[in-house]
Amino acid sequence: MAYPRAMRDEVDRLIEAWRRERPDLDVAPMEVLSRVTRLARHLDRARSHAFETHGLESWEFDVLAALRRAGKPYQLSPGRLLKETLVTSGTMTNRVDRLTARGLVERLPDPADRRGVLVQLTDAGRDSVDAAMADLLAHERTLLGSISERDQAKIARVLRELVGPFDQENH
Amino acid sequence: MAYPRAMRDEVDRLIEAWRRERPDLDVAPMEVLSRVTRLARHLDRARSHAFETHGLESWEFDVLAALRRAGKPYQLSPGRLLKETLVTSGTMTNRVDRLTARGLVERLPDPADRRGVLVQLTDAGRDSVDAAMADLLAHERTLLGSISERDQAKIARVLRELVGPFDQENH
DNA sequence: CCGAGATGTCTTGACGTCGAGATACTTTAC
DNA sequence: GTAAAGTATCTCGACGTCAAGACATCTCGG
Repeated sequence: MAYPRAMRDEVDRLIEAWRRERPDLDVAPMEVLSRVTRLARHLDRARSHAFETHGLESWEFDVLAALRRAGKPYQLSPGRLLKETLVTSGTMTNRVDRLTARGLVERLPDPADRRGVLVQLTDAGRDSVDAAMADLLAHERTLLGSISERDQAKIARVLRELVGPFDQENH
Repeated sequence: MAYPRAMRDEVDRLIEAWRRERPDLDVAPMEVLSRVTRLARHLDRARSHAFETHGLESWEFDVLAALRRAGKPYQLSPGRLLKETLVTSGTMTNRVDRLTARGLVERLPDPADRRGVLVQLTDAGRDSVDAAMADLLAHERTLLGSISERDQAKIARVLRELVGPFDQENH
């Protein structure tokens, strides 16, 4: 488990510190899970940076991307949107307000339910999210450049297995 | 790449939607990176849940754990703490205030620098973080139960390679 | 049909974080 | 030795999120 200095990362240092302080604990899980957490944090920042070029915040992309994925006519209810983006209803109201003010989405009455609303992507919103998505994927491809396709497939498979129990428990 | 229904996860659905809507894009990076992001979100929630038992919030654990890892006498400056926990100085002031109010840490003047302060773990703080850490690791071990040690080591190695560039860039 | 409970959205107030600036002290260069 | 630049911490106002609850509308059993 010894790596040359240049190959050690923050998590190696973290684990080493815990082993020194709590030699009684088995800290092996951190080798995988702390790295997942840490990588996710870095990816978040990289994402924000990629979106900056397109004048989008991460949260804006999240909402626009959900609408874009839905396909024509790019409409979803706020309720559906908050399931997709994992935020609460108050937050979604606020987000839709601001996206509307920016002209990226519009609110339409739901013809089938008078309580309901449909949030629809505008042309500008679609253009924004399409450009940002292409850019994001390009960045991500670069990041993964050093990992063989075989390894990527393997990692994906193991991660799927790890996520499985979670995805199932909420429904 | 076809999996039985029960084996598909949210990311498979996500990717499928993008492929349908943007067949021109190569969405392969999402197989790994979206799963990392998603798993991290789940881990965060699981962490919060594990800490609840010990009356700790995630942010509290983060600060206490940094002090615990430092080893006796469990002291770090606010400046060092904010590097460890990746928050801003205003946030750290606020956190230390609240941890002090709860009796988990105390603020001492730094004898070597009169601008400085040392944040020190109290006995209660140490007990809390030790118990929470043991519990966290137990949960994480369960989570990883279905993954062979060999695979865990492989994943850890690849993740280290992915995190590498990020850890280096800030310093 | 009618009323009770479910559902969809928005409102409101509290809270944690950020970021810029203020203050006090230390270090460096001359 | 002193002035200028650097460093450590805290203060303060703005902002996004959450959680609880208000309100309108829908659904379904009787």
